[in-house]
Amino acid sequence: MISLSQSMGYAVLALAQMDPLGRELVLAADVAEAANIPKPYLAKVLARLQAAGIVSGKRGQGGGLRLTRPASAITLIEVADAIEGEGWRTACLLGIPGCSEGKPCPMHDYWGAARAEIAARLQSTTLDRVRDFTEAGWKMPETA
Amino acid sequence: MISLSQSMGYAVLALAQMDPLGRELVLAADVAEAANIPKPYLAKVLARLQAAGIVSGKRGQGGGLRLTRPASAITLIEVADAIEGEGWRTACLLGIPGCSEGKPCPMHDYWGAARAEIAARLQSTTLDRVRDFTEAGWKMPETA
DNA sequence: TTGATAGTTGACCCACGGGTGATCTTTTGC
DNA sequence: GCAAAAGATCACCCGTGGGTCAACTATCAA
Repeated sequence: MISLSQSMGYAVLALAQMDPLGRELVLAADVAEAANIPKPYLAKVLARLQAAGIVSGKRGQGGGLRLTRPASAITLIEVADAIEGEGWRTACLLGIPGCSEGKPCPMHDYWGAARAEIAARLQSTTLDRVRDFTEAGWKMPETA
Repeated sequence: MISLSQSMGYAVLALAQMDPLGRELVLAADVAEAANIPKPYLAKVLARLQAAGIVSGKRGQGGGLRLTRPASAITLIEVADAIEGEGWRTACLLGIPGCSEGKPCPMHDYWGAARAEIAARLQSTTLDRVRDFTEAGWKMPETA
């Protein structure tokens, strides 16, 4: 399919709903409702984001979620690593197992360069940039 | 994962094993053995390639498989369409369902251009180009 | 201290890609 | 025609990603 997983999309939209300065706590339920993400599944995504140290949760009454760093200091490539796990950056375009420097597929060199450029783009895109889009009213479609 | 499916890889390697002029018949068993692809699964891949009109099979004794056109006239993007099905070319990079022209994600415009370039590359890469690599002894790894 | 709040964890389901084996059908050679 | 060859088709298994529910735990307020 040539794309990141749907969980990645959930993560990005969820993070964009949180306080960009990482000060105020927001409810997971509010995040789920605002971004139109299934609440139980959001919990799974949040677990991975917490394991990666991107968000932290405070439980109990008055609790909630917050970014551990300002949104301007969190890049999409960090989120991708947290959600997809390491290794998504080295996948062969043609899906050929065993494709490597030693045994390159016909697309290997081209794809290596193209992949690096995509990674650079994700690296230079921060969460507050994503907010510019979500604030305009981004929501998961009803028929997700 | 940002890659095409493993079936795509199988398809490419399998097609590269066939007669580039589309004249001589080759056995599916030989293709599977040469490219180190599981025979039963290869049958599934071949079915999709046949449905797309890329290869044709002749059964019975003395039968086999052949390309319907010369390898120089078959592009990787055709193979991708046959294996992945239509729609892989429009997938959102971030995996956000509902991402479209009307509701673009933060990567939408960039990804649209990058995707087009990838497609162009697949379009301009023909099967005989793939053969230059496989003839050097390309095989699926033993521990596939 | 009790109860409501809110995040965390685990078990469980379904769909799909990858993988395998058995069976069917067509074609040829004897 | 009969049997072997060889591709086509079907049913089934497994692991993973997406999705859901229920139980658990930490926290605060009354």
